[in-house]
Amino acid sequence: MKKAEITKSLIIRRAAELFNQKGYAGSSIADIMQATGLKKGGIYNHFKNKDEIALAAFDYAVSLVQKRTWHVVRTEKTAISRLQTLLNNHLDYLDNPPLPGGCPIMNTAIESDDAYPLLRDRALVAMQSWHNLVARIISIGIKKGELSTNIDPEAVASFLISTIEGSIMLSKLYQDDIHLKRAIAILENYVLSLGS
Amino acid sequence: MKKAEITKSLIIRRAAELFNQKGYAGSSIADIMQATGLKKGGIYNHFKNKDEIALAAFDYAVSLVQKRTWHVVRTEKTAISRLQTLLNNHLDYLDNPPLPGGCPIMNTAIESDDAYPLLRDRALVAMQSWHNLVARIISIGIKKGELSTNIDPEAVASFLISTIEGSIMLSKLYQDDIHLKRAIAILENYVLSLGS
DNA sequence: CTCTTTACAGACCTATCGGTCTTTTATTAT
DNA sequence: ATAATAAAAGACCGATAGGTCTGTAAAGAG
Repeated sequence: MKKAEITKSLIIRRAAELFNQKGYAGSSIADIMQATGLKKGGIYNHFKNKDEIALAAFDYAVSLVQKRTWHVVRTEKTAISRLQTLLNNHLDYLDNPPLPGGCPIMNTAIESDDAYPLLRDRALVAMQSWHNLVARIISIGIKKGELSTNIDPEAVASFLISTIEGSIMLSKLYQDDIHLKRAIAILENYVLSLGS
Repeated sequence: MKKAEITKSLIIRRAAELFNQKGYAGSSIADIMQATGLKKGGIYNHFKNKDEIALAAFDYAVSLVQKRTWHVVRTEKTAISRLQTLLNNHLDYLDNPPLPGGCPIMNTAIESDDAYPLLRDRALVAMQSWHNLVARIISIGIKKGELSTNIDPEAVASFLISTIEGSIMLSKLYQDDIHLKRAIAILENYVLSLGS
């Protein structure tokens, strides 16, 4: 790995943490300089502007959360155990987050949706990818006869993701993971009720 | 109503819209000047700094959403109908929002929780108020024998609010209210299942 | 109607913003 | 080891940030 790549990836990692906690508009180049120990020349040698840093940082943040999610799903074989593992996976989000500051997809969605179209598009793609994963788990479960035939995979995926994201937000706001735990507990019962 | 009050309330209303769409860090005094038609002197005659505008705007935004919520709850008499009306109330959130830009409590929670302690505190108080309302509806329902005795009002409140907020975020991101509709539909069945 | 008070305009200030460019330092291939 | 190359420093730039202050115009009280 050449020097340039090492430095660039350092900038991306530090910027991702900054942006995920203080937002894009709330983080300045000076903040990134401080977080990386680099000066302006060192930053702009790798990125042509702040937007480019923001996009790279978001993609990196998404890759972190997706890595966890996909790993967790691959290790399980039935639809219900996959969904359960997916839920349990999110219980770590507060003690052991992939990135400080909560879910980057939600954070970026909230900040960008009325103001930064490029970021919004990326957040949308990331969310669709997650949504598709959940819906596919359910579809396969139905085909295999593990899940009831009268459930709508898309609807259940929307529901599960909404509750997970909402409860992460609540727990971050309260600084108390009880909200996440409660919501996940109820979702676990719900997932069990999907069995055929 | 004196001139000063009229102008101040105009600033608050316009600022609330701006902040709810572009965020606090993403909105400048120049934006507020443009949105109100006032110049700097006109703004700073009523507020001593941007933070004060932000807090007043947030309080106003919360009052808008609370007004709806409380009204809706007062008109219903049983726990289940209250919860159902509360859910249905949120279906309007996209077509007919109290404020453009989604739920101000969630937006502010996401933006402020790692960076703006004053705003975070207000968002927390607003969220607690909502949470208490839902939990109280459920507690009263249990006491009256309308709801099953083995449900935890706090947990159900966390769950309902998480799902509502998460699905508002999803529908805003997708610019498609289907996610909100799906989540609310599932929550309605869930609420019915709470009956004793 | 007049006079006092209040609201607002707009010039001005400093700090910081994102971004550029030249110079110096470090890395890498030969 | 040296020459060519790439990376980083840091001075510099115009624009914009939040905020102040004084002059002027409008509003409200008598």
